[in-house]
Amino acid sequence: MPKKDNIIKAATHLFATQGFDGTTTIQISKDADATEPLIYYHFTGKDEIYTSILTSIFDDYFARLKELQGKTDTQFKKIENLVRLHFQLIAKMPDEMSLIVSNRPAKLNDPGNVYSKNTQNQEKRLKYYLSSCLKKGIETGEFKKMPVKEITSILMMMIYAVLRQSAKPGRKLVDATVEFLYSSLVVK
Amino acid sequence: MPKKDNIIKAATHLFATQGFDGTTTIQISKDADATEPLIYYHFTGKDEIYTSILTSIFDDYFARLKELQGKTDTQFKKIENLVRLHFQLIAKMPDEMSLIVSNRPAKLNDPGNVYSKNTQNQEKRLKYYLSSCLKKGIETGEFKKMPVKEITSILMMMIYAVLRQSAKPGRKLVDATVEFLYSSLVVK
Amino acid sequence: MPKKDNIIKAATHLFATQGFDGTTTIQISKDADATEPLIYYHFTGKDEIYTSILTSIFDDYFARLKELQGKTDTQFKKIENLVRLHFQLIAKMPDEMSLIVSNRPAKLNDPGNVYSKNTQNQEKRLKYYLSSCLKKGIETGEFKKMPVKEITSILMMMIYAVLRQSAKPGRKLVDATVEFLYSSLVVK
Amino acid sequence: MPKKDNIIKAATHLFATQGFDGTTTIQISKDADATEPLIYYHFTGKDEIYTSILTSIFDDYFARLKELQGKTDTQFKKIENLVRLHFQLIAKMPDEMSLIVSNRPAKLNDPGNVYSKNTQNQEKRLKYYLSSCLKKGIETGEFKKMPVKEITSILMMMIYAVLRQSAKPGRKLVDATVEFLYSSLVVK
DNA sequence: GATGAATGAGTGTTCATTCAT
DNA sequence: TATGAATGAACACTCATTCAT
Repeated sequence: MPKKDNIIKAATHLFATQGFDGTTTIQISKDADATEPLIYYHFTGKDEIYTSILTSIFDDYFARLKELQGKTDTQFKKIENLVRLHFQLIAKMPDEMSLIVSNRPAKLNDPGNVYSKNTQNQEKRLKYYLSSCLKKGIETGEFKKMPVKEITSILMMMIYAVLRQSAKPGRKLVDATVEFLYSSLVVK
Repeated sequence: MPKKDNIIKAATHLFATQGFDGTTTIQISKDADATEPLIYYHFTGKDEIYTSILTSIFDDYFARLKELQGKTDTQFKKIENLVRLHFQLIAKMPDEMSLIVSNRPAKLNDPGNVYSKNTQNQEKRLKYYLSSCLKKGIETGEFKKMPVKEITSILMMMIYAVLRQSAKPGRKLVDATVEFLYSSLVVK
Repeated sequence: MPKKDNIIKAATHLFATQGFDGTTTIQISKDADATEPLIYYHFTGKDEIYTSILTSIFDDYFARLKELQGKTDTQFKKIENLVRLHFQLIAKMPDEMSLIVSNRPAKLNDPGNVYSKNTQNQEKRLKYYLSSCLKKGIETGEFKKMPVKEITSILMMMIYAVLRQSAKPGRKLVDATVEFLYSSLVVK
Repeated sequence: MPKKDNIIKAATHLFATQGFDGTTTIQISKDADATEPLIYYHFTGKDEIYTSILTSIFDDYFARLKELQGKTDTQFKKIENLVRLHFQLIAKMPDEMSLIVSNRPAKLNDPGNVYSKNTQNQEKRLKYYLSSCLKKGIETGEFKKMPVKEITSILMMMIYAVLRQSAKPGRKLVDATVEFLYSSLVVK
């Protein structure tokens, strides 16, 4: 395996578990079975490792969101799909998802940055996806009447909460969550 | 105001916004209008500032949880109280609450530590509080039949999600959240 | 006991065992059951503690040397007296003697300093005492013919070696040393 | 010359003249024409510079002692060799020898340490070498009757005194010392 | 691609010392 | 005498980064 991949893997894990500031370039190089200068051959610096990792995570994440949007379904099914997707994501790639929801490094946290933009983008997309579903569902009578803006916020909070889960969620928890949402949203 | 309090305040804010590793002792001293050595007069080191801050936050937090447990109410009202408390807490002391739910510094993260214990303690108390309410509510017919363990997890996820909220939540969001839970839990 | 004496005692012991640079003012104050500022009430600084301690040790030491010089005896007995005196001194006040022969702190080691002068003074006095004895002894036939300058150096080396002894010397060692010198110096 | 050697040389000299605690890493780096971090590239810290220097000095020193033990000679000649060796050593490498006999830094002075062990080793070897010579010499009638243990101590004191000599000893002093020992030990 | 050696800028921490009381 | 609070200057050490090969 090319060492560049080693570096990315090691850095991803370290950033996820120790944070950006808590991770040193020596640690990365050691965990990647490489030397420090090699890092600087492949990346311009520690910042760029972080940036490039986050960018590719977001790209992947956005692609999966897009897939969901293409499907036609009942509005609740669409929301269910979104929730299940996030449960799957933390099960499959916990480091990556942990990075997506963790705080940005202080020094890189000015707005206008790639991850800042991506984070806002993520929020916008989720908000759009959820509020669209809710609005349509309410219109068609599938959902109860409810304040769309607030319920969107609540659902987003839950999505983020799912991503912050450290232990792998069991199937029972996933199903219970879906059921829970069903009782809150859907007209019986 | 005694400078020790300045230091605590400054450190709390910096740790909350930049993380432990992203915060330097110089920054703390400057923000506290003090010199660096003074930090070391009042604390044994950066670690202890963090530890002592977290300990006192947890103490305060646990005291508030205890208060709630004393009250007699319907089971849903008890859960509502818990949720509203957390909304109030992030509104009143966002830095402190942010610290409670943020990742522990890598170097201090071995189990057996004060915050490790406190964090586990917090989880245990919330779990106990919530599952007690749920069980009783189901028994008395106040709540629908539901898997207690999973619903407890979901509610805890929501509590944590509330604490991670960065913007002050509006009254409408709080009420909507309570309403949302009501529809999921309570028999109509 | 007045705390000033405590400070002196503690400082003497610490300087002797850890050196000047290896001893901190907090250590001194703690061992003396005093606070740091009190040190600065009694002394102008760490340097002066050292200086004053060394000065008083040297004063005491020189007084004892002077006593010896007053006595009339055979030349060997005078040398024997000198050797025995030094054995007694390290037995009685090891910290003080250790300080006399230990290296001076780097920062205070310019010539012209009190201890520099005292150290040179000590050397001069010992040299004078010993070479006088040797010369007279050779003249009177009590001692063998020998190069006075070199034997003086050797005897001084031995005196200093005695002072550097860390363990308390037994009576047998003292007597053996005297006997040893006797065979080297005295005509049989 | 590789800079690591520079560092070792500079540190050896500074430790010998100013002591461990009186020497700063900046001083070492400046004297070695290097930067401070380079010290930490080659050594794990100030402690290890000291440790590694002392270890290699002791290794060299023990090797020379071993050489002496191989030679066959009269017992006095063997003792003479030992004394002359030490005179040569301080002439050739005064810093190194000064370090061997100087006090260990307070913080590294617990028993079980490398230098602690080496120092004890040195003492044991010298004691063994000298007392062997003395015993044999007394048995064969080469030496006068004398208490072996005490005379060994005295000779060791002299050896250490030689090593503590700061000025280069002249040939006359060396010869006088040998002569001095001869009169004390050997039967005429 | 890959590395051993090297560095400027900073980090947490300690030191001797002072101030106000 | 005595001290709690405070500080300027320095210290050991680390960090991200670069250079020469």
